[in-house]
Amino acid sequence: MARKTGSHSDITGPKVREAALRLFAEHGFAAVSMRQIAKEVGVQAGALYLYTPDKQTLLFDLLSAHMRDLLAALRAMEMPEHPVRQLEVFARFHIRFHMARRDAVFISYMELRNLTPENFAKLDAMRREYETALEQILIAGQKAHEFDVDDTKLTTMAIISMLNGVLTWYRPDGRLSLERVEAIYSDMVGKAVRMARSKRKKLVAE
Amino acid sequence: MARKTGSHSDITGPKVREAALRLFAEHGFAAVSMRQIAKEVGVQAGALYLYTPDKQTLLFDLLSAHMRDLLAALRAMEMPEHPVRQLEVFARFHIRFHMARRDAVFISYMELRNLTPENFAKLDAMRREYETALEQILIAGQKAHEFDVDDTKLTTMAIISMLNGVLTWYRPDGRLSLERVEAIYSDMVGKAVRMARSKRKKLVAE
DNA sequence: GTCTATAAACCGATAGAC
DNA sequence: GTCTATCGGTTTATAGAC
Repeated sequence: MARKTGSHSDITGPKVREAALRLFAEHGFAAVSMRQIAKEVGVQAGALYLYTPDKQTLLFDLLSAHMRDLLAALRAMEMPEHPVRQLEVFARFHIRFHMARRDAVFISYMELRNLTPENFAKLDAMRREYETALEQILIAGQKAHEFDVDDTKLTTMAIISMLNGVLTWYRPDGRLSLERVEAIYSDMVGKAVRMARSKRKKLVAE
Repeated sequence: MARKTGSHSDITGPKVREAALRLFAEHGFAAVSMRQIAKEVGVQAGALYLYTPDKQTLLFDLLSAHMRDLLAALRAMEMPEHPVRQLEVFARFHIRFHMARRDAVFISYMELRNLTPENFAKLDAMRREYETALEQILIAGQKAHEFDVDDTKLTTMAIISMLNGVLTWYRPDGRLSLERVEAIYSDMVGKAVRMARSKRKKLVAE
């Protein structure tokens, strides 16, 4: 028989995760106590342990859910055929998706050291899967003589670092719209990897 | 009259700062206790307070010393005349200097929120001074029609983010030498901002 | 499902002996 | 300059009442 008045756990569970995400991002995992999270949710500290076995698992669940969503969103993206266009789409996707989840991204870069080795390994595998998607675009562009890239792995890291930088300085109420920031960044990324026209002519002629 | 057998403070002081730097970088400021630092140094916790009034000031001293050294090293750099060469020199300097002080850099990006507002403001001013040095190079290159940059402030941040990325993945025992990484990065940065030759010809002709 | 109460440990910082 | 001892407060996590 169904419960009469839906259990609170359907409401409190998400509230715990939201509060933890916000507080971890603001003050850091180690600096946030379970009591603070409980206060934000509106329950006593002991009640949190109905929703997570411990603080460390709570952190891992937040981070793995974030990475799961990121990979799902990437796979759901419609990718154009041409590598030059693919790179532009990827850059814009990366900025847009990550800006919408600043807290989770911030924690993902700051609190990895607070994970157990096993939990770290799981997240690291997901991160590598995401990076590989970008590297594949670079490799495709390289083969098509569209990109001039010394080292695809290094360039992958360089592009992602550059795009992530947006998170540290962009303010929605600032001078530039996000649309304009996306445009400038995807343009810069393109220029950084594209092959000079003269060099391309020579290569194609061979 | 001079002391007979140099005070221990000449040795213990630096040891405290070294231990704190290492531990803060490894576990995070909030996660490291004064007792842990003391153990690493080989003294009791109480003795640490001979070298710092409190934990927060210890953090600030580490970070401000780092920024002071960075600005001094930048000012001591010999800068070529041509903006294109200046940008290359800056990129290489940034990677080399920061790679040699990974712990301090790491803490500088992670633990700013653990500073008092006053201490944060001081460090932020130093950071802005460093960034301005890069922006000036971009502005000079823009005036000389060497660079094609949409927004010098945004581009400054993008370049620094990209260069900082090296710290998160580079391993000295890895596939690439630091010299080679410097070369590839400074090349990529150059391509990202340089004006297309065709566009430059047109502009100069006007 | 949530509460109160509590265990066991740890925290930053200080006082006073040596 | 360093030690031991300690204060007053915090922490994570659990036990048991409701």
